[in-house]
Amino acid sequence: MLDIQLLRANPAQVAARLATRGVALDAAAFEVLEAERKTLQTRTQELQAKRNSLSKQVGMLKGKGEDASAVLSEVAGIGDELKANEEKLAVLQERYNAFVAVIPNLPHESVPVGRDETGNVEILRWGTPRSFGFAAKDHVELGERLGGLDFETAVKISGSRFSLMKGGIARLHRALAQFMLDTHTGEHGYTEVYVPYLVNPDSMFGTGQLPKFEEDLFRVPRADGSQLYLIPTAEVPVTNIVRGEIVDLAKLPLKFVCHTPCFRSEAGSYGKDTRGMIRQHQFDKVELVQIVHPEKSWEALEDLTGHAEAILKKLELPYRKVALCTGDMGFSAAKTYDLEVWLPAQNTYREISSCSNFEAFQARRMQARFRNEKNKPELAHTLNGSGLAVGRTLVAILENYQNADGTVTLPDALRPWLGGLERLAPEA
RNA sequence: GGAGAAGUGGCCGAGUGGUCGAAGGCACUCCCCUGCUAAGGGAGCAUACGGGCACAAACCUGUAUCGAGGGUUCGAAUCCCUCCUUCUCCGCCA
Repeated sequence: MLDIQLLRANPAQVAARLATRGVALDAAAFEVLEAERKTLQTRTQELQAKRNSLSKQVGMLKGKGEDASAVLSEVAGIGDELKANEEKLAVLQERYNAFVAVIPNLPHESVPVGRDETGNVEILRWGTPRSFGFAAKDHVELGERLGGLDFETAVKISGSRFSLMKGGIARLHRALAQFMLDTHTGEHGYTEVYVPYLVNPDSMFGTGQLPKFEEDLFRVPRADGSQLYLIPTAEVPVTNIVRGEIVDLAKLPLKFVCHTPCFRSEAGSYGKDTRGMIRQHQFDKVELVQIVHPEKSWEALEDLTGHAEAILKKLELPYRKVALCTGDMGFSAAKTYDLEVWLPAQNTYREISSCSNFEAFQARRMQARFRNEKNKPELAHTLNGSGLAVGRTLVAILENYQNADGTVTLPDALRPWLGGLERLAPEA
């Protein structure tokens, strides 16, 4: 959520910055709403103050055993107007909140301005895409030949956009997640957490998935009429660890790493990436989350992105780092770096990690605070990034490490997690 | 799933209709005192939002908040209803 003070003080300026994201803020409509709110709230509070002080008088008179009927009849006179005002204010407040809740974060000044992904700016490339002496196969073909990727059976069990892994590929998938977790806990100072995969609406609101993006989520209705949602990323449960909390200054930064499945309905992406494991309803991801002092969040974004890059480097997968432009960033982000891994079969770089600083946007929605140097509660800054998407990492390894005979040599860095497995080959 | 008990500020804890946003204690901050010692004295110390206010801080003032939501009342931490959570016992179960 944006700082409401900023929006009140400078609606035009906020609108201009949002316009760079392609979002039209109706500043005029907001100002009408704001004016209405101000009048109504002031009036309501006046009436409440009057009622409170008169009621206090009643108490004092009765305490002394005196007659309070004059005061009682005076207070009775404001009852109707007060009630009407309170009801109107509640309705207005709801409209007001709904208006503010769907406004995305303001882009940081360093974010390149652009309409869509074509406006993104490449920051660096690492590694050199390998040249194959043969026609490189894609992961679907490789996986099916190896007998470890079975999309047909997944379709039978669940439907399209699900996958089923077996044998060495399933083992590789598990090893990747373990390798990432162990690297981030052992080398980057993160604390491993295990979290619920179903979360309540408040948590989804806190990180910004609700109210605007419900159609991207899997919703689970319950018998009592309430609902839970399957997490689209570990960011949701992990960041919400600090929802409504006031953390001691000395505890910052909080750094969590978490491996979970992620569930996305992928509404509106029909026909996109339908082949293979690139875009699934369910995929595993190792997520990095940091809760930091506001003065440290930009430094933390660079660190966190570096932690995700370290995984790609250890796996020796060529990648590039891209700064997303204003028009391509997610709802809650102030700035985002995408890491894109080289996929030889597609002859292109594909997103494998997204690292963002949300500044106080999420913290304000979830009232995640810390006690600052003056001992006062202050909103923290939150960040997260994939470190990495496990399924896409698996795809990248299959494709980049494939041999002419269709076998796949596994990266050295993964050996300790593979129980002696060095190569994927078709089962006899 | 059944029976019972309970949810109050950073923490502990008092408060069963009226100057209660809430005693007291701990922790914390500042000041004083003390030649050392987890000693003593004083003051301050919840959050959100609004108004004063034209930007910020400070300050003053108001409103709301005692698990959440609704209700009764001139007035609710206190009474009523619904829900949530925790604890104890029973049942069931990875």
